[in-house]
Amino acid sequence: MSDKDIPNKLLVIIGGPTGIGKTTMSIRLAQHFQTEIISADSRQVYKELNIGVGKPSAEDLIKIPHHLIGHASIHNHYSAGQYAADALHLLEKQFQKHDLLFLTGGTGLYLKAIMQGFDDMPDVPEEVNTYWTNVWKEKGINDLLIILKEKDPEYFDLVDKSNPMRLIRAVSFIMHTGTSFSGYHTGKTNDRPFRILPIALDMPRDELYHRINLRVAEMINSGWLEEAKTLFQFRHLKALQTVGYKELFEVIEGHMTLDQAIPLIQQSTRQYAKRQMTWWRNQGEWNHVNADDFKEIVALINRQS
RNA sequence: GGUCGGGUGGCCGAGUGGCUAGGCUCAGCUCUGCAAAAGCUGCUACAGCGGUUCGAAUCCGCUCCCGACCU
Repeated sequence: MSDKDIPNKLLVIIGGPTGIGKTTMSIRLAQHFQTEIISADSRQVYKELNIGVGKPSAEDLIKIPHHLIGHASIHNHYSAGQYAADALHLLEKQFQKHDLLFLTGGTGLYLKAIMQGFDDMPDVPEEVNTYWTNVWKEKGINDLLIILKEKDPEYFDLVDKSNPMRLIRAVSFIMHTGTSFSGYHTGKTNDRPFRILPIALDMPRDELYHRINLRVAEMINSGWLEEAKTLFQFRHLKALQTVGYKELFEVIEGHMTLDQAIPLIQQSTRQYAKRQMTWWRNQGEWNHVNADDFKEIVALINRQS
């Protein structure tokens, strides 16, 4: 491979837990490098969800163009696979205009879908998934395990056997395609026509938790409950199984007061952030940088380009 | 001062002589297409001291603390 073959396009990923300041930092960086931002957030993709998912403000959106925010609806299925397709298509277009782009978000799987990619696999229709979900709801996990053990013993050994979602995915795939699920898993990282610089923002946990508490209170003051009221009728949709909305629906149903819900929302947000931190802690190849260290990030990027 | 309750892990809370209740928090972790989802693991406490007993969170005594009532 000669130098000529090395693509000169660079995708800088800004990851990190909720509330750490990814949006603000990304906007500063995008202004500095005169480029645009692509979001990697599984809840900001929905046009119906606003305050509670921490979308960038209207002013922010004027400053810097953002992509893959609000382009999907809670009424349609959206997935990491769909996201990867959307994002890769968009990146191809945007890299014609820019040498450098930012991919910012807290959804680990979405970032992984871009960085490593998924193996090429046949699509499984939603109805198939729904069918096996119902099997699980009615009969429990056992039928799924039996099928999996028989049809794909290799995956059976690997999978978390107490996680219904993973089992449903595998069984749906196997029964629909008639082939094994693990057979498609190559373990290879997809080739991308651009280089990737993954940066994870870090912050002492106490400080992050404090910021989260304040942020939740601000969201409530900005009318989050009113937003939740408009979505109440759709509360059973998967997209609304979301931190904060779940608790606000309880308030709307009269099961608790808003004052009781606020600490609970702060708590589930902290728990969510903790899960994200676990994810980043155990991912290799990420550059960990203090969340407010703009200069260090700029330096990292300049070293790459 | 007296009488009666009660003191269980960070929190809630069961347990009246022998087999680590349970839930929550917290912490650690997992996942190749619903991922802010869905799961997994860890945290052996009985206010203190003494006694009875093979064995006590559980029975007895004293001390301390909390609550209610009485004077």
